[in-house]
Amino acid sequence: MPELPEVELYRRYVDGTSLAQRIVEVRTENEGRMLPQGKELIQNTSVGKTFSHTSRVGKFLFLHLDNGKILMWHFGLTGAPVYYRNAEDRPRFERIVFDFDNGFHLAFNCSRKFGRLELTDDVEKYREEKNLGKDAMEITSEEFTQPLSRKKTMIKPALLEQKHFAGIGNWIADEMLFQTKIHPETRCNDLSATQLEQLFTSMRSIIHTAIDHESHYQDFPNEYLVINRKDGGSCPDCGNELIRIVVGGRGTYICTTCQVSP
DNA sequence: CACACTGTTCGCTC
DNA sequence: CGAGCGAACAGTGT
Repeated sequence: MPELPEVELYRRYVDGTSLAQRIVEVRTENEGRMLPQGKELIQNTSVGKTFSHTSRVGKFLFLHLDNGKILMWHFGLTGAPVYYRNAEDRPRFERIVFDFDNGFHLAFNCSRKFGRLELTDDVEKYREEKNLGKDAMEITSEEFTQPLSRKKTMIKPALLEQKHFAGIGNWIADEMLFQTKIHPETRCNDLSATQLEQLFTSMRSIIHTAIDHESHYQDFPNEYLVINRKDGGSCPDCGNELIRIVVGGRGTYICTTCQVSP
């Protein structure tokens, strides 16, 4: 689920629910590899502290503790934060839980356990360690087009790399390529400067749209691929059938008429 | 039972 | 050594 817009919505959710409450306990259950640094470190650092604010780079969410330490949450494919009070509201796949002194809980819900929670003390340092680019909504058109223009790989997997700019995932990449009528297997260095500019513009517009609609895809504009791409769906532009192919190992929806194979 | 899944990382090859 | 690529991770949903 979570790409840049979803994680931004998660950030706002945590911001609106979980700041300035004393953490009294951190519990885990079936957390698998979600805490690669070990749970004791997270517990020892968090208990007795509060979350003071949040920040985000791409799909990485940072919860800042009031002692300067930072908890990085990455949601993988199926993660989400859930704030609740009563046991009956406990999410089904709660793996890591922060108990607050007011009786509420902030859970890291994650069915597939691809999510990660790590301790760091500096966002910029973390970005460098993880070879993570700047946030896709913070970059200039030049910072977007320049690294792409030299690559020889197919454009779709290039958009999914997080090192040049961070936050694009599978559905946004498909949507960008559909809206600019570029086939996902086109080599980056075969794209014109105009096409790269169009990709940048559509990326910003798609992310804005997703956040404005709280990532509720059904509410997106009718001309979006994401609301038409069900089996046997038809292209909102030309009416021909949309098909699913695999590009770079990822399921990919295209209109074979609008997005001409290179 | 078969297959798909909106993410990342590892290991292999060139 | 870096880029490219496929598999692996682990589980739910259809």
